[in-house]
Order: sequence, then C-alpha cells, then structure tokens
Amino acid sequence: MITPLTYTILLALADGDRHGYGIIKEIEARLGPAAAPSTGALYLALQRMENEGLVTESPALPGPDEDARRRYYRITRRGREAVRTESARLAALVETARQKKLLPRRADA
Amino acid sequence: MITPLTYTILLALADGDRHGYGIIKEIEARLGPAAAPSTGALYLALQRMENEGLVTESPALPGPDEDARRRYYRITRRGREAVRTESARLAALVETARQKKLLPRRADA
DNA sequence: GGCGACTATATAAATCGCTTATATAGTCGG
DNA sequence: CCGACTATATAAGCGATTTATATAGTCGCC
Repeated sequence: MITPLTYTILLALADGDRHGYGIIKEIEARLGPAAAPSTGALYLALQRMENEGLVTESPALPGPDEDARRRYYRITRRGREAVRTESARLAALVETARQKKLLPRRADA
Repeated sequence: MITPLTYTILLALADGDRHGYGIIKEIEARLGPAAAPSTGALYLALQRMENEGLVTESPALPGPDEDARRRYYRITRRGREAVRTESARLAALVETARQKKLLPRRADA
C-alpha cells in the first residue's frame, strides 16, 4: 500500500512530466489547496519515490523562458502500475461507502 | 485528513456496531484479506480513535452464545462526519484517476 | 492426547513518513 | 523596501503503523 502523499504525487505525474513546484500547483488545481503538500513533504517524498523506482528525474532541462532551477520528474512503469492498483483499491472503498449510504449515488437516494 | 486505517475502521462501523475482531472480518469480507489490518494495528487504532471521539465503546455486552471477551464499538456523530468527508475526498481522487485514464469508466474507453 | 488453526484482546519496540521550521535566491508589484 | 511568488532543499520531532509477543478458550484432525 502506497501512502496518500505518494498516490497524490503519482496521480499528478500520470499525464505528463512536471517539476516539483509544478506538482504542487497541479494538485491545487485539481483537488484544491487543502490537498496540496508542503514543499518539505513534497521534496522528501520525491527523493524516497526515486529510490523506490516510482519516478525518475527526467533529463529534460528547463527551456529558455522557464525557471532554470526546475527539476522535472517522470512516472516510471512501476509507478504507473502502483497508481493503477491504488486507484482500483480506492474505487472499491468509495463503492463500499456508497453501499453504506455515506455518499450520494447518481440517480439514487 | 484521517489515516487510511482510521478510514477503513470507520467504514466497517458505519452500518452497525462491531467488536474488534469482527471489524477485521468485515474488512476481509468487503475488501479482501489484503485490506485487513493486523490485530496490533487494529486495537491500537481503536484506542486512539476513542480518544479522538470518533468511536465509543458500546455498553452492549456479548450475548450468551457469543464470545464473552468481545468488546463492541460504535461510530460517533463526529466519526460519521469524518468518514463522509473522507469518502468525498477519495471520490474526487478516483474521479481524477478516471480522467487521467488510469481506471476504466463504465461505457467508455 | 497433542498440535495447529481460529477467535479475541492487548502491549512493547522499532521503523518510517509526514509536519514544521528554516535556508537560499531570483523576480515582481505596491 | 517589503511582501508574495517561484523553486529546491535539509533538519528535528512527532506520531501512526509494523512486527513480535502474550494470554486463553474452543474446535477439528491425526
């Protein structure tokens, strides 16, 4: 089981490479500011995830009109497997929550 | 944000009081053996959750044909709020995963 | 008659990830 | 000139889970 932060980061990287700060912005945009990790949590998590083989630093360098400090990350095959597996697990939890009437279901009570 | 284990336990208690071991069995039945916590994790989590006001020990005693060692737990109003809020958060994550094509959507590619 | 598996609760030690705080540094707007 | 934003990074501390262990009754199997 991957951690919630690991999952959120993998989800942010699922549709394209991003740099650390850009990951935070992607999470804010998709899930709201409350879901976004602090910089401390993010960069630590990226290091750990690189060691675990879930992401790699991409060789791409920042373009001339981008901030030169940026470091880009890419999801690996293992990372994609992990985010798929975890997504299925969460979908099962949400389905259980619906069965127990904790969430509204479309066209239902 | 509640922890994954806290969420799973609250979900198991959402539709009725259960004793500790019964919570494990409920999780196994709904989500598979891999999702079930160890006894160590469970009883520690129940203590913590009782301190946080998410569950209370119910005054109900085991019936004559039940194991006398059982201790029953009930979800509180705060616990129910917490599990609802977290369910909505997870549903948003799953929806994002679907948008990023990490999960099949019913009648869709 | 003993052994393993199941039911049932509980605690201790250790690990590990996150939180909070801090550091550096350039750019932009008021 | 100061605060906010972009951007990455590390340190110290906290807290939850993992793993291991303990106790104890019942049941089925060999």
